[in-house]
Amino acid sequence: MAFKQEQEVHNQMKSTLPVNCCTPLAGARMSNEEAHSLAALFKSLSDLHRVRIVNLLATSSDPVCVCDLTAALGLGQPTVSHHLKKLMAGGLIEREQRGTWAYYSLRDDALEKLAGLVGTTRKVSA
Amino acid sequence: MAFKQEQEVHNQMKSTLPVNCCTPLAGARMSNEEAHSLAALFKSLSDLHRVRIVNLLATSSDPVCVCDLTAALGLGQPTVSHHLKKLMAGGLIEREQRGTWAYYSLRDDALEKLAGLVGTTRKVSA
DNA sequence: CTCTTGTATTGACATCCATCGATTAATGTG
DNA sequence: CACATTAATCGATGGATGTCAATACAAGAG
Repeated sequence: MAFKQEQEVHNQMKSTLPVNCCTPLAGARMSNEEAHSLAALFKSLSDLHRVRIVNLLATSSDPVCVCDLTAALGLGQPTVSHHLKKLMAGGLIEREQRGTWAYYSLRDDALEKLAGLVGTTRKVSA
Repeated sequence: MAFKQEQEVHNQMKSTLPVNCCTPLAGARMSNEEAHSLAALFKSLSDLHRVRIVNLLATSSDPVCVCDLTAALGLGQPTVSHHLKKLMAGGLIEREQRGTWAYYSLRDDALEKLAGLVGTTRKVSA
């Protein structure tokens, strides 16, 4: 299903996700709203365990279920769900239900977009 | 002066700055320490005003003094100093003293390194 | 339907953080 | 030296955040 990504974010329109927020950091002057969204995106990665989750998902070929994450991170299950929710809100990961289990994976365009929000213009200083 | 960058960070060794922390997010599995440093780097950009500061410095050809930043951001002077300290700790900006004034500028390699910590593949959009 | 298992949500709590006022330090000037 | 100006630090405070225990929800199995 090609359009599934559009619906994976449920409540939130794809265009309002922080990962799709604005012009690059080094590009034109940003508005307050753009800066706020970009800050929210960075905030979703501002936690040790969330970075580890993204790294785990990025280096894993298949989606990973919550139970595996709790074991890998050494955290309680509610805490892991909390972090996953933050990453979902940032638009970085997606969720897939398989029976009783919930499998998470990195959105394939997430890291590209994130990198694009930072670097791009390659302003080689003055 | 070519070696000035090495000393601009005073107390902190260049290699310990979050911006020089680790392998890319999508690369190999990260250690706890690497993830911690990378999270600290993102945390330094997880605030609306700090994103605006970086954007201001990135789009400005010359260093900017604190007094200009307080005016641009609409924040008190102690608060701006607080944010600048966080960005310094992340290794993203550098400080230069000119008389009574303190001028800040983006480290020329900061955004490149930041993008490198995220993307790897360097795919220029789809 | 009942029971079990996995996940999400709620509530509480301790800690962290952004902000400002007041003060101190640094740099010049007369 | 005293004085003025700019920036950094200190202390306090209100709000945000990560964590877990307890609970509620979801999806099968019997």
